[in-house]
Amino acid sequence: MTELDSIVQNLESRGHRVTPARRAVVGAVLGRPGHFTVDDVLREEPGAGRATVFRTMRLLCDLGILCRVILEDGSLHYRLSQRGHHHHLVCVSCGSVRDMDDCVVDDLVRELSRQTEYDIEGHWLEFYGRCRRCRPSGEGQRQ
Amino acid sequence: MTELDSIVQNLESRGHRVTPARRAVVGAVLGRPGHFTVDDVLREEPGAGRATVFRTMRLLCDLGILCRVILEDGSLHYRLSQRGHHHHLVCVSCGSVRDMDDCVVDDLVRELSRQTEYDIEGHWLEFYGRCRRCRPSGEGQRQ
DNA sequence: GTCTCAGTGATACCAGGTATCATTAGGCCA
DNA sequence: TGGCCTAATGATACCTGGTATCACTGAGAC
Repeated sequence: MTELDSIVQNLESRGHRVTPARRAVVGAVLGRPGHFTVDDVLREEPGAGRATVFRTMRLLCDLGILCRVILEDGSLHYRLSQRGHHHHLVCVSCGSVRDMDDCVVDDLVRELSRQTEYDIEGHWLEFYGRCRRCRPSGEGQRQ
Repeated sequence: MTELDSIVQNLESRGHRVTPARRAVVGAVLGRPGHFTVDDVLREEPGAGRATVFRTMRLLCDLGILCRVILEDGSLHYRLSQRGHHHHLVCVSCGSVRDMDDCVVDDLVRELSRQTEYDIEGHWLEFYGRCRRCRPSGEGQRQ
């Protein structure tokens, strides 16, 4: 089964209709290795309406098929998501995004919760840097 | 010396002029305990032009007098900043914001950098929860 | 006093996103 | 198969948050 088929099945199993527009958006999304904006998808599928692409992207986010990535400049991008809650490591040079498997801040949240007496319900975390291919060799870590 | 005077001095010492519009924006900002939007300031100072308020807020951010806070819904707010790099713990119920003194993710960044071979240059982190006053008593932590 | 230029504010504009609504079409049922 | 219901579509207007432009103003240096 192709990835497209599996997403289509996911949509159907949750009671959403599978239409040509949705297939087109999913196809465009699957053809992109890194992160992308709604406009990228719109350019690739000029036939689809703006509102439809926005709606479909939001739906795919809600279903956990896509996830949002906020870049260092604050701009909102999307990318295919394999898991539930996770964090991103974004290469500011080539734009590649790496998922981090575990929720790396769980321990931190527990400790903070104890210290501050806050009931911590959520967090937002992104890391920015340069991947192995893009980092200047021999240079140390800066953060 | 009042807080307003100290900010005014900060502006002057960095070669920026101190104008009535800037005094008004700083005054409006100082009168707000939590986080606020540009629109909040605009409502409080209807005499000041939109562009001027945006410019002044950006200037205050650049100078480290204000800092940006992204809330859970993705909306951009501002708040007074006492320090350089730090993170926020935002109460989703009453809107109060608590700074975290140290860069709590330093260890995490070092470990991630080692694991992933990324040269990590920056990160974005916010926590959301309920402060002691707002958390339902007796209820456990949900994250 | 005057001169310079940073700052102002009105305005137009832009980008990204949502709301509305008539129309289309997927898919269920008789 | 046809009819029907309603989710989805797409054109469009609109909203929100922010920037660019530009003529004008006034702070402050001399």
